[in-house]
Amino acid sequence: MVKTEFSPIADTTRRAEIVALLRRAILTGQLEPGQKLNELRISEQMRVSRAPLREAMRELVQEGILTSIPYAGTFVIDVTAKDIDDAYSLNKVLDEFAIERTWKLRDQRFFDELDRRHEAVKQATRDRDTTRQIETALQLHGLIHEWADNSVLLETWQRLTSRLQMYFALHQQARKEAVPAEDVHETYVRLLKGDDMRAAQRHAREHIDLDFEELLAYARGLEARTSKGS
Amino acid sequence: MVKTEFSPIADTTRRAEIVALLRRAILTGQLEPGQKLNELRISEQMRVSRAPLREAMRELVQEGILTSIPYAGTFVIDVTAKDIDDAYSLNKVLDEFAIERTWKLRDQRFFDELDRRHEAVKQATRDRDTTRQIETALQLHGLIHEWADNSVLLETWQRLTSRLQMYFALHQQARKEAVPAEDVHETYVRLLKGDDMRAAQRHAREHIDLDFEELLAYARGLEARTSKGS
DNA sequence: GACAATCAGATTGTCGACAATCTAACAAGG
DNA sequence: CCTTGTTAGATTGTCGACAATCTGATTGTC
Repeated sequence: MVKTEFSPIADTTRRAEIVALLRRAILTGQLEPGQKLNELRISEQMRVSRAPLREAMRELVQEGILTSIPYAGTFVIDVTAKDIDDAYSLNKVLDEFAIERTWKLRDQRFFDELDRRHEAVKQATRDRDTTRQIETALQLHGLIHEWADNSVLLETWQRLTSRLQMYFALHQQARKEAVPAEDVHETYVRLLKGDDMRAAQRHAREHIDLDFEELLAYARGLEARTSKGS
Repeated sequence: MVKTEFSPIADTTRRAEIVALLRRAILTGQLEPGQKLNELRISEQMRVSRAPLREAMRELVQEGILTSIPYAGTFVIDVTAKDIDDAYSLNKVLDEFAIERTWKLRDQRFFDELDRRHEAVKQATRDRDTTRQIETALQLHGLIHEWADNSVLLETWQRLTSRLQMYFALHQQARKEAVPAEDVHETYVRLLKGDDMRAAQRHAREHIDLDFEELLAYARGLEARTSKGS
């Protein structure tokens, strides 16, 4: 018997497509934090009735990137410096856990996939495609969570990822240009291939620190501005 | 001026009430794992149309206690031994993190609340109310996550809690009687009040180990039985 | 008897319309 | 001027009906 692999069939419901569309719009910063989603307007734009749209919104609310107030509306979540800090500190813990769980499960397929994703980041960097750069970098970091063979960890990571992607997208969007030219993931990948687990864990913490410091500074700046305006 | 505190107003939408009803039914084991939820039947029983019911179901799917297959139906999640093990090992990491974050924030209000929740567990134990015993025990353990002042951690813990509660309820339901008579949380509470953070973290890991070992054995038994039946 | 095509029933997905609620503007009264 | 009551418009929440899809039984064919 021939052994073939099939990829999952395409999403068949409108709801699923709407979820994908909305999520993309939010994570790329197309929809701004705090912005209200008008059901009638969106449903008309998408040529869809409000029922599947509302169901899609419920999903994204539970996913943590929308928030809903009964009879008032559904809004894109606000991004505070504290949110970023919270997500960041939890992320450190999860990364450490993921590396520990993944460590013994590493094999050639893991290393190949690691290289593949690393290459994707470098490609996006060469293309000066900031949105894709964020996306691929998060996918690179997600590999240890996918490989850790812990469904709950993976779910948690994916929830965190949504927000991180949103935060980074906003940041990039704000400072326009300025794409990091050099390869900041080189050491990370090398350590994951090596023999020193502790070193890999330590680097994950410190490396991520750098990315977030900048992000936090940006968010704090945003808040100072808005509180001044109110 | 008199300073009064008001609690948030009651949920006003049917959807929210449906979510609460369904969640309770699932977490108490009233709805069994794998069971299909028939929309028409449930909506008639609740005297509600399918729209808010479906929205409620979408929320619970994202919450991780229901799973949906397009055009096939929505089902209560299956509980495998691996799921429990995954949740358990992540829970250890989160507990450790929560204790670390909470440690410096402990004050008299924290200790009071700790005692209050501890007392609630003891009361439920005296009443031989197993369902409530599970609920209160999880609330006791949840305090460190609420106090840690990290919204993402709290969310993650709450998602985990849903499943844990379901698992424990199934377990309790299976073995009927046999409520632990002695107070297994005494040491936990004492250590959280003490000065040795490491000791508290260590105990959280080991103490939870005990609870889970039994649960895992039960789940493995279940799986052996079902695989034999197929 | 084995297998594919067809069909009926049940269930989920989607739609358009109506009901409940909120918001903001305006009027009335102190 | 400030507060309170009213009202119109817009928006969200809910409903009942229809369309799309799945499942299992039935039929026909080899």
